[in-house]
Amino acid sequence: MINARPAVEDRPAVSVEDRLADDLLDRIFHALANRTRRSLLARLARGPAMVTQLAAPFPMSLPSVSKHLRVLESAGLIARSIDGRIHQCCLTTEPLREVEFWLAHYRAFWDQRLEALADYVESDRDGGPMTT
Amino acid sequence: MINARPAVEDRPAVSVEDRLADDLLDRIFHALANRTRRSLLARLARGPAMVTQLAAPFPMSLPSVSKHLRVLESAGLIARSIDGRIHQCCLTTEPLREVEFWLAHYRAFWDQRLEALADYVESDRDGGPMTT
DNA sequence: GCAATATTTGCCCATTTGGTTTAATATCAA
DNA sequence: TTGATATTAAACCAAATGGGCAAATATTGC
Repeated sequence: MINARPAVEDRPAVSVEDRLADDLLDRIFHALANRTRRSLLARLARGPAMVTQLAAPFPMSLPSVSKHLRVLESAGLIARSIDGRIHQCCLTTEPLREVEFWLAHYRAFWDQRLEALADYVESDRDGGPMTT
Repeated sequence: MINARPAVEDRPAVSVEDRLADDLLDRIFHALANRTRRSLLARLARGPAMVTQLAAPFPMSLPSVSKHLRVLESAGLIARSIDGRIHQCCLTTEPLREVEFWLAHYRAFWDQRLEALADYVESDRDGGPMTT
């Protein structure tokens, strides 16, 4: 074939809003893709805490935890209120809702897919459906 | 500064199951933390496709897309069935359910938080429940 | 003022990531 | 067989990540 791949112009246009949403999802998912940070969120789900308190259970230096907190903060997953030397951190609800919203896109697929799977199991038994 | 931080033994024990779940969540969230990969998932939500088809809309080389697909696959987000030269990819439902499950942990916090906010707004109790 | 506390910043390092290009492999089709 | 197609593998590179440590910056309290 002459054109194995479509030209760049043929790609779907991406709106500014989409790009902003993508940036946010990038930051949110990246922030969640680390168990230390997820652990910090789990701790904060039990209530606000200052940085030193948050860092205490982790076998790493304070600056490292501080950096993790900044990643969480820049993803909007936590907020901090500074009172003197004390930085009090607390969970924020909005970004996790963002994730929920993103997931909702696929929930429709799941349901449809489970139905299709049920159909498939009954109809086609000869060829292996999917080699893992 | 005798014991500024608790000893390693004081940290909560982490079970093997937890570590496996953490590994999986690491892979899932990392896989989702890239817009190209999310875009691939969005495409696959509309139905299975072969690698070349999947790569076509993206302004990057085929090997790059191939790598992205492998990341998605190793996170269990997609599965592939190989038929001759054709690798057919399709969405998998399980990992997104895993994310849902993880999110459910925090949903309780949201509700409690929204309830607290509602209480705060409606009634005249003194003192906000949680500093933002 | 001075020391202790809470936190961040800067620099260093090894590893990973996300992309490239150029083979290599496997399959289909003429 | 020969050549095109579908896909991965290998080697490479720049940039980001996650960790360390030492120093800087505020702030608190004596």
